[in-house]
Amino acid sequence: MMHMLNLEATLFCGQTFAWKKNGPLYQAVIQDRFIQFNEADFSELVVNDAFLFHYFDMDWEYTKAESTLCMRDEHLKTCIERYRSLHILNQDPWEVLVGFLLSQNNNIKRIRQLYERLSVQYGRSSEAGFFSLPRPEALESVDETALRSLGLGFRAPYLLDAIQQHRILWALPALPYEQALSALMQIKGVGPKVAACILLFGYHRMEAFPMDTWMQKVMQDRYPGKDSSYFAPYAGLAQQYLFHAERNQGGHV
DNA sequence: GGCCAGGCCCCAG
DNA sequence: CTGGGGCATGGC
Repeated sequence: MMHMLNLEATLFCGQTFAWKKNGPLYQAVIQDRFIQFNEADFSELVVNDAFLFHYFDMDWEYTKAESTLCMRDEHLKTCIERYRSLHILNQDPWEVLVGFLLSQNNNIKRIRQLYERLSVQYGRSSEAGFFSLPRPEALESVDETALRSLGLGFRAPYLLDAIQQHRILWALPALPYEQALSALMQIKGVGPKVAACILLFGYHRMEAFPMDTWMQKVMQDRYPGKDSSYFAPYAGLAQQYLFHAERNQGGHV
């Protein structure tokens, strides 16, 4: 019996900006592959497709992690029970880097828009009007004016620097967490929060604990004096539950 | 029509 | 190293 997955929470908790819900259909282009399915077909889809099995992280220890975190405190337990089986996707690091460069001082609706505009403008046409996010190689000759005209604003030079320095991503799997963080922060526009997102969503580093405005409020209100080590060794998963719950209902039951 | 958005850069102390 | 202003753009 395979561990089930909470599709709504997993795809729309803000870890990815690629997915759309079109009636009963979940749709996205992931690394040049157009993916589309009904919720009812999900289980069969992932067991027969190694790429998607990995992407949806079907073989990680969610049962153990959830039960461990549920014992930490009541609030976290409530969040987990509300959104149970939220998975941390195994995303392509470049796609995560771009998404979260666009995310700063921005709202989720507009992050998705910018992500899609980049795909339509520079990515490859796939199916059903969907486009893949362009690889860094496809963006080498893009200039700041072009990116600003898409609406990136002050983030345009950040993306330009990321395009130039994208090879930093290759070295990260071998690095200890703190070194991986500082390597990422050499990219302009990548600070502690964005770097943590890249390590969590692009490299499945469970130590990562992205601290944005929502999480600062959660930590201040619910966990004064504590830090991410309180949730070890599953800080990243705890962060997603706390963040998602806080954004959806202000954290209240 | 202001306020604000999954932050970060940059510069002052 | 800590703190706060400024930042492009548009959703609400």
